[in-house]
Amino acid sequence: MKRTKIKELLVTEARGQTITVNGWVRTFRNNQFISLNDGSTIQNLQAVVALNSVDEGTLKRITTGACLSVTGELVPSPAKGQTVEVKVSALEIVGDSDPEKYPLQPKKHSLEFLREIAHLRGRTNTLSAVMRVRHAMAFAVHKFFNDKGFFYIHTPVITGSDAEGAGAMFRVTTLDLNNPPKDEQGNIDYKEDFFGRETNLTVSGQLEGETYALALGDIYTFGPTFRAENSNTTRHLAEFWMIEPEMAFYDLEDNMALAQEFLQYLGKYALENCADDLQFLDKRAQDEEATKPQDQRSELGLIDRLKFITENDFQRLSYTEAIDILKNSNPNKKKKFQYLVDKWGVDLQSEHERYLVEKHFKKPVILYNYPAAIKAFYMKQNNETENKTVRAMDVLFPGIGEIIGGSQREENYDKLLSRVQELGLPEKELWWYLELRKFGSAPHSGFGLGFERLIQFVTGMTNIRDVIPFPRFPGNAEF
RNA sequence: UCCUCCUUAGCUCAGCCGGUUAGAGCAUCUGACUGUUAAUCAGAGGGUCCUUGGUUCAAGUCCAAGAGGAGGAGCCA
Repeated sequence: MKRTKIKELLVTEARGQTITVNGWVRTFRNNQFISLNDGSTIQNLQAVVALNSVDEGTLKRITTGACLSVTGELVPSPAKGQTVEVKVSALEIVGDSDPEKYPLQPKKHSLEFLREIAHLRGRTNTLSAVMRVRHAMAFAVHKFFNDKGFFYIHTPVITGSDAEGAGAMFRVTTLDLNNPPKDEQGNIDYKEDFFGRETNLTVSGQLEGETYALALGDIYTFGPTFRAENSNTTRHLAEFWMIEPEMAFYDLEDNMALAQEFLQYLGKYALENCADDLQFLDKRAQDEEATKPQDQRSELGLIDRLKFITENDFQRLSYTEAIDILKNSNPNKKKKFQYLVDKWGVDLQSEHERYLVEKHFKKPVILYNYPAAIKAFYMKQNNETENKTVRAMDVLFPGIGEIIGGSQREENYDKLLSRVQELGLPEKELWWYLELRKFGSAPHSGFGLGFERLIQFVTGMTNIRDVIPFPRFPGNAEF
């Protein structure tokens, strides 16, 4: 008999119809009640085994983690805790699970422990909820852009340019590392390598994305991104997914407006489509918060926080205004900041961004017009005589920090070229990128959204390693 | 990479000032129980105290190095 998913059964009228459910045992209570989960929803379905209806041997094999196929009548449940349940008429053990060895127990596990069993942690309430939300957010990303007439562009994963300046890269090679071919000077001869040149995994699809923005108008990328940084934090991964829209004829204002609309859309989509998972995660986060000291707890719960960002404008603030606020802030005056803000031009530290977002404005902040010296070469230069700035913007979220980084791009050939030369970037490798500014150049803008950071915000998970199925970070590529 | 903290049963953790046979809760196993909700009740088994070296009459406990983990910082998304 064809199986029905639990998610579907829970909204079906129970009138004794025969159904089949396949799933994994969460607990088996009182020799009678099987709590079955099939991953389609966070809710379990209760399967009731009548006395002597299943032989002793099979009954013994209904253990935590075992996979079952259950057939029976779907009936309203007489007890509290669930609206419907299945009266088992046939039960098949699809896959046994030795309870002495199965690591997941019907109890709360630490996230640290679950990371060590990443192949099984998807069977927990927390990780399954996170992954369902992750899926919904990925889908919503495509829906948002598709509805707006953006085109999804697949930019290359293997890239020849080492010019993005977005961080250290992973080398891609087929050369024998124990015995690489050498040229006459004794250096490794990459002409012999697969692509006839040095290649790496991409750190950003932006430069390639720009080429198609200046062809199709509005585009976005959504793909894996790799950074070989030795980062050991709760918000960095070596392999992560990034969304990078790029829009022709958008200036910085348009860019900031799109970033806000996008994030608010995603928040709203989660609230509307992931209600039961979010409810579970909200409660989970609350329990977590309760273990923290009073002054470190956040004022809003997960769902309230999501509602808050979807209903309120983000605070827009120029770098120069931010410096003024920080200079005159209490922690700066009382020297509570580890890095004191003393002059225009300094890079903002995490503690400064957190002060602005979490203490001063208490809402998401979009910082824009940064000093040119601390930003990337491709950002459009403002026309100032002193305090040179570029049209960059960062969206800062509470708890996460920078969730989006973007800018209006420099579309003037001469200005871009002089920046490339100033910074000593490989002009030869960037020929195609520069050429965009030679042939029908246009103002354009874009930004990058760290997908996992978005998932962190939406699910309330504090460690980025818990919002991706198999996290990659320094010293760890297990599974 | 830097700073701080942690590593004791399958999991989460206690273990005092260095002192005899290392504990608890949950899980597991055995038994009971047919309307339970991380079921409950009774009983049982379960330990390389992360590794190596040192101090000491004596080390889970003190010291050093290493390994692994967590949080914070930097790099950023």
